[in-house]
Amino acid sequence: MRKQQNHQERVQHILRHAAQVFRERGYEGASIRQISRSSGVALSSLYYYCRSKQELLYRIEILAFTQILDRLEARLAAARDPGERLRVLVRNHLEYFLEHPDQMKVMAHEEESLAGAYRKEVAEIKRRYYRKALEVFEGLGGKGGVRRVSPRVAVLSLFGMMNWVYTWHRAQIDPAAGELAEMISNLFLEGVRPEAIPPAAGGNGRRLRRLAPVRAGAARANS
Amino acid sequence: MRKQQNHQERVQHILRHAAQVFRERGYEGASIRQISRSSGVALSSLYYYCRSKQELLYRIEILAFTQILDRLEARLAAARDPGERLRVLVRNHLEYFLEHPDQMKVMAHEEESLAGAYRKEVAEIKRRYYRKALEVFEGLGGKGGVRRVSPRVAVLSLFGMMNWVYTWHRAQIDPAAGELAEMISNLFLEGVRPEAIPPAAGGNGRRLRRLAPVRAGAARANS
DNA sequence: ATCATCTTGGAACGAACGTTCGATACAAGC
DNA sequence: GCTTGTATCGAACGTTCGTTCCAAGATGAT
Repeated sequence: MRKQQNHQERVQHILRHAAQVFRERGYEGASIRQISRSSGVALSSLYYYCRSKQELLYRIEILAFTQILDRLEARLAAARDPGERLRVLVRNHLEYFLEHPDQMKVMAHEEESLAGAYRKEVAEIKRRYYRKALEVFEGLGGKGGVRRVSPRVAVLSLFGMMNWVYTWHRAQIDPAAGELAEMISNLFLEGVRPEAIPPAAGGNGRRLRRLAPVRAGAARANS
Repeated sequence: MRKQQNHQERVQHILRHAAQVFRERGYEGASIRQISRSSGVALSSLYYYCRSKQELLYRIEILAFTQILDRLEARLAAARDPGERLRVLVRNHLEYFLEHPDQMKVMAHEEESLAGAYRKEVAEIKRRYYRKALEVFEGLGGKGGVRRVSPRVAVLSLFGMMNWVYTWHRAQIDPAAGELAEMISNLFLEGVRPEAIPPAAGGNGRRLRRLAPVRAGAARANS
């Protein structure tokens, strides 16, 4: 049917502009009238396509999370190596985020703006995404916590790094998605300390610093 | 003067409750009337102490950033070792955040809710904080970029990990500030890979994985 | 007792909000 | 040519918003 296709396209058009307005003013700060003006769709017509302002936000979030999850699973299916799988996760997340900056901010910023059933459903798909990430993380190695960091904290910190990007990324001066994903993956996997790459052998790469044990934990240092 | 002290106390009382309401409903979603109800201060009295809703948010943010920065500088003055200085930064941030969850969310979440001069001033103190962190980071080692991650991306990712905490931290199940700070510091410094701790010298710590060059950048891999 | 400083409840302001309504316009099916 | 269903619109509804004003107490210093 032609009708149905047009309908879908119209909805997408509205959702895109709604996401833009939500990004600019926040969900509560945005008004349906601004969305109407931005999209060129009359105020009352918006309610022909959408039950409420809440539903607009809900559909934006569900759509975005569905797309990001689908793409992730397709890409993960082709990656075996645990480290590569982690990199795939990060790259997938950042690519989607930088391609869809409006949706990105909405996903990361408007967690609590939904209520009731809408909120529950979005929380559920977010949870699925989180579990997928946990799975990828646990493929990395040491059962139960890698290196003194609990899996939960590690994965949520990784999401922190990725989701925070929307607050600072400027296309003109910052790396694009691919390079940024490499940086953040490296940071997450190897940390920031230059000494961690062993300089061939026994070399004192000047300024050799002790690692300040601080907490024994599951260290198993130089076994 | 007794009066002046009372005045200050009253303002603090109002700001605390305002921060709480802002956390619960967001700046735009919160109303002055709710702040009045929550604080027990009459609607009209709020305007005796504060020029506008914007000023409430402004004072909350300035106060919080000032406190966090003051505490940081005091603690940094006593720390020499670069790694320890980084740990101090993280611990200071997370301690303040978990002690003041309301202000924490406001600081991290309401970046764009201010306008004009208020916004500029808050942006400036945030920038000071960022520069301090950059300074601490650059004390860590290799001049200009540690390990394939630009200083800017590294520091902003660290802030990402720390600032994201407000979205997931549950006091009952998650580590308290000190332990959490240790985890995130370790993650940032050494990463998550168990192999990253160099096994003495030239060792092939089984499962030695290539690092997937992908992009030359400033790699200087095992030179 | 007097005065200035706080503090209140209540009423009001214009503006903006999310949402609804009823009326059109137009295409396809009979 | 009339009906039916989809799409679109301007106008309006009732509510809440941030903010202001005011008259009347309360409080503490002189």
